[in-house]
Amino acid sequence: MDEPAPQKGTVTQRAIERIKAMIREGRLEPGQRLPTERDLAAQLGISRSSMREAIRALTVLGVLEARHGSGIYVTQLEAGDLLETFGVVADLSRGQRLVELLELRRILESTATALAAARITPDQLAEVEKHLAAMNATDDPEQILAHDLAFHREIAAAAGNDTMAAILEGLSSRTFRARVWRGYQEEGAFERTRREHAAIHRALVAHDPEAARAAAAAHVGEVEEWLRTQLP
Amino acid sequence: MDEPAPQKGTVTQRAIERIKAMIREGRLEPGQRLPTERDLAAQLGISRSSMREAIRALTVLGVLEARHGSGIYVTQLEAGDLLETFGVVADLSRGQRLVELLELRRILESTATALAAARITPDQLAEVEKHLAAMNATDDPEQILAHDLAFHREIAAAAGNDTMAAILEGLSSRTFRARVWRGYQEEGAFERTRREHAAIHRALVAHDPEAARAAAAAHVGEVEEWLRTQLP
DNA sequence: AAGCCATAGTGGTCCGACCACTCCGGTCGT
DNA sequence: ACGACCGGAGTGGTCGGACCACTATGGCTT
Repeated sequence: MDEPAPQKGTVTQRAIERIKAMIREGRLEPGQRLPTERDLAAQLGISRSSMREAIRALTVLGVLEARHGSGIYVTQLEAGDLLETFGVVADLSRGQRLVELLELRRILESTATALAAARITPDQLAEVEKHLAAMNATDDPEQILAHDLAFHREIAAAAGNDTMAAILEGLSSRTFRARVWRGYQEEGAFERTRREHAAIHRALVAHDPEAARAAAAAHVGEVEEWLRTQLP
Repeated sequence: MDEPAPQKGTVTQRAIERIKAMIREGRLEPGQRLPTERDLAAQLGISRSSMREAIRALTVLGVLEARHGSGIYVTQLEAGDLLETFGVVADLSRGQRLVELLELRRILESTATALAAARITPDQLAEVEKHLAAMNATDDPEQILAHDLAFHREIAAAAGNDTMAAILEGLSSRTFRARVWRGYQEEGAFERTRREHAAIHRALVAHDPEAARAAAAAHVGEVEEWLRTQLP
């Protein structure tokens, strides 16, 4: 007789796959509440400890969300939820991979900015301009960084591809930018950054995708080139 | 007196951050072996159960690797290790997000193919041609899919950006492609796919980046357009 | 010298207990 | 009748200990 459990890998790994399969097959909908840890463990015939490890793993992946005292829920499974872990890559990368990440950002940011130039609405454009103005109105590096992030975030949102926006978000996480830009901006790059942002803005106003693509690529490319010179 | 533990979030979450910080600060090098679960738990003053959840979380993120009976090790922290979770996004996505993922792949694949056209070496080109020939020499859909994947994988590798290659790998995972392409190829798209692959190959041989970019974008775009028509 | 094997050490699993928090329904006061 | 309060039941979070499965090492046998 064939045993009911072929048993490959750890029980926790199997539990992770089981839950992912349930979601993939639609047996668990976004936002839905799961059975309790105790019940889930009993259903899969494993201990609560192992089930907790599986749940924790899916939690850090942005698939599940545990609410203390309430229950475990499936997230909305939106791009932002699932790609939050992308920031981990950016945070743990050093040396050559930082250049690769900036190259990736240059490709995506230029495309997103081009798409935004074609699609952006007056309301979205106003939001972009708000952060552009705030960025130019202060000398506090913290404020500048915050509005700089928001500036590009609004543009990415206007591009209409949530997945791309979520990845760009990860590639622009505070810790990532702080590490790379700290040195860059110390070299008096504020003025250049300001001009580049103005160029991007002009392209958006003109609804000129090609100009927007070029401006965004040049903007990120400047940092990318600088970073290359900083490597051994 | 200020207590030694401000205590924000769960102890497991704090343990995860602590370990990530150790890696970020270089106190843990790639490939290095960590203390035992028991020792780590004692160092951070938490139970072994909680520490195990933290380790499991970092394991699924591709940061750590647990070897039964041997110990816990930091991975090489290469793009492939850290971006393996990207496949989860592709696997759990449905509907509109599948289109967004294909749009993302079109952007990255076209850029990677353009870069490859400029940089590819004779050896790499021979590898690409091997899979191209194998793909055209069989009727087994499984074989075709496998060589199709390898064809694009070799091109992405020749582009020289491991991060981009790792993401493309996630966007082309077997389950993802199987889900999308099942219907697509049923519509007699084999011949069209064959011609598109030939066009990409010609551009690589000619070391013509612009032609390569266009051919790759058209190749992925075909599937993308088909998928759009399949949505409600 | 080569191979084998007992053993210590490690991660993997399970159990049971208790704590912290959320939620809901009943109770009390107004 | 209404609202604020409060208690308990249920849930995830944490802990400690026990045992199992596997690996690696060093001494022992051949």
